[in-house]
Amino acid sequence: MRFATWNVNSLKARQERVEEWLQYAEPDVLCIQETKLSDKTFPQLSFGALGYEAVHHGPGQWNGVATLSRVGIEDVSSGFGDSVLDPYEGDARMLTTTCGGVRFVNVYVPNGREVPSEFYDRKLEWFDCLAKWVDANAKPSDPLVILGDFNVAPEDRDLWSPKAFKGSTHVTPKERAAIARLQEWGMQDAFRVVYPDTDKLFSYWDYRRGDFHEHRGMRIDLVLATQPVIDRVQWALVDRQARKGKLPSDHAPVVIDLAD
DNA sequence: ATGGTAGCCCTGCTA
Repeated sequence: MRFATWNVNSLKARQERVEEWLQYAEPDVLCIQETKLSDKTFPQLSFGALGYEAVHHGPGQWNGVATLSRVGIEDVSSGFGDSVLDPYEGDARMLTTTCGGVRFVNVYVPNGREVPSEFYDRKLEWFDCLAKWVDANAKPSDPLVILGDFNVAPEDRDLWSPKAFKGSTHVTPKERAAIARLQEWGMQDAFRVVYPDTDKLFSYWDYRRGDFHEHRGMRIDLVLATQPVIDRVQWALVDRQARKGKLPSDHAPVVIDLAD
């Protein structure tokens, strides 16, 4: 089974490239973030024509998440549930599905904007809700994957320049502790299972200053998986090709291959 | 040197 996560920065602007990518990368499951679409304008039929079932959760204009699968989509839910007050209430940042026997939690973690700020505080609260949701809804022995745009670089080696990010979001100890908390619960960074010692493998590059071509990026698109999934990991890659050419997203897809 | 770009639907906001 091949699955992937990709922040497309507007599915409307990226539809052609996403369809092209599906055809050459052939993922069984694709988790998309930042569709910037409403459920009504989500192009269900276009993906159906390519052999993918799809579910979408989004208000339009901002954020929005979608999961595409050609190995079935079951047990669909969005957000943390009715009993939880979402710190980013109104946004669509989490979509949970079961595809091909694996539970996928597709997340678009809030950006946080600035440290300190009210948005940063609510980003940390959002992470707290996620950790509590995972604990209440899954066990470390379940085949579970939490993947998406985490808007956190787990370590300094996931940054082109730690100095350049001093004092900004994505790198603070509190954000990194939120990732560590999920790892302590029983999840591992699947990308690091394949690349334990390789630094500067980025998944995001700012559009500005020619950052992509100057290799100034960050690894903020993550795949966290429980042991039953980790045991099946065969290969992982960032498809940098998808960040090149005409009208790219500022993120590249992160792809994981599992043994069947 | 507090910059720069892209996408929203708008002339500023979000990333």
